[in-house]
Amino acid sequence: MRLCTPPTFTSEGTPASSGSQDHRPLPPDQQPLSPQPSPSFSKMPRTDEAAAFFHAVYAAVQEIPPGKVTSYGHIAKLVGTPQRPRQVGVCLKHLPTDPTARFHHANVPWQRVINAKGVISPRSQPSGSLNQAAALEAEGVTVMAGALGELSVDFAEFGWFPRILPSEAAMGIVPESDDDEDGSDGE
DNA sequence: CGGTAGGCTAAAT
DNA sequence: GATTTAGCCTACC
Repeated sequence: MRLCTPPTFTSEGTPASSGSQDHRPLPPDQQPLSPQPSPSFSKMPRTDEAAAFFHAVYAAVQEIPPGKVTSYGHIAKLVGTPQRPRQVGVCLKHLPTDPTARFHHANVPWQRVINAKGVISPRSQPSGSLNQAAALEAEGVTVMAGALGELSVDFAEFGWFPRILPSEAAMGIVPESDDDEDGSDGE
């Protein structure tokens, strides 16, 4: 099994955070000249750097195909900060509901992000996770309910764990293939 | 302005 | 395998 190699590819050459963390995949021509908050964000995070992180996370989440799910940790890796899966959760938690914002609840498929165990994080209230499960079911994702009320998704079937973001792949970024993901064993 | 909790994870017991 | 420990950084009290 494991044709799509779930969260187990630690052999990544990501420099991680060495002292100052600013390895955003943002091209130099897209970096704002001044630390002025974009009008798209009604409420900006504390620092400009955090804003970039939020942006990267939201953009990455938007690339998750419908009917697929991934983990917080994987999103963290995709945006270049594999050590901060928790912050990914923070980003989604603070995802604006305001439709005028660049990223909001309706255009960012937050429901497609669950934890590494394949379980929808109950976070603080179960209603939220139930809502998330419903949203996933609506996309065709099968959500299994455990005896303890834990809602899990089969990563083998619905998992989405690309090595890099599709948008970056389209840019021609090919980070060497050290693993063969033919998945001939099926499941 | 300092301390704690939080939509997490991987590694070590 | 089930717990515990250790990183991480932001939001909130």
